[in-house]
Amino acid sequence: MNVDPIVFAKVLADETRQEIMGHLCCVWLSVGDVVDKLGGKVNQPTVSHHLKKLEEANLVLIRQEGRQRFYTLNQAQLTICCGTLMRAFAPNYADQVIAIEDIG
Amino acid sequence: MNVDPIVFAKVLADETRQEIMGHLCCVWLSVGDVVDKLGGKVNQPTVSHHLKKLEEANLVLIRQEGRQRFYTLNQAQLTICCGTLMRAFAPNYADQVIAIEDIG
DNA sequence: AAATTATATTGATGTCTATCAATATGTCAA
DNA sequence: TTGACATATTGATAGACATCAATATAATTT
Repeated sequence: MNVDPIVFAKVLADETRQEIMGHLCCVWLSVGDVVDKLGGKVNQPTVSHHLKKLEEANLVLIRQEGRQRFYTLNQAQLTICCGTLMRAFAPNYADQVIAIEDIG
Repeated sequence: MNVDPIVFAKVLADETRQEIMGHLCCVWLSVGDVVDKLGGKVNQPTVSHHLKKLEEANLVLIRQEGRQRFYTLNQAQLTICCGTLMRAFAPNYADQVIAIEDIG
């Protein structure tokens, strides 16, 4: 899938989006759930916008259920992207890290 | 040092800056050297601007020599930041990665 | 000291994007 | 089919930031 470090970094480079990612870590949430978790910080269209960005970067898994869409973090993809960054910008240390993309 | 994932991601989220990081990986270069490596893509003040951003994120090591300043990528810091991302957003995989901050 | 070289800073400008209000689309219930 | 609910899309706006030209600072040389 997509492992472009620029795309990856741009998606990460927003506070609200990282907050959403935190809430989606190890958990499936609907869009409305995410809106609630953010407690009025932003409203629904903004959350949808961020989820779309995450989807385009393949950083979320999606499951449709009735009229709701459930999202969770795609940890495997995130691991791959971090591995790409490591090999590009920290090759002296990357060798000492388990070949991450071989795990998932 | 600074391991704020937002700061880290924002610094990475620029194409020119990642290009500069690539040139500074495993190599010490002066500001003028970096300008040359970019082959006219941007000019010197812009390079200085990017290097300052990298410095603020502790992502470069700096050595002054005469009137030149030499920069190289801080691979240890980059490794730590990737580790922080992994623990925050891919905890299911982070355990399978060597405790990175214990290396350097 | 004056000139030259290397890098940093400042101010202006254009582009990108996060955000919102409003609306559209899609799905289920009655 | 109509209404209600969940999410997505659109258009507008404001703030952030990459870039440049011009200038300042700092270090070396003559």
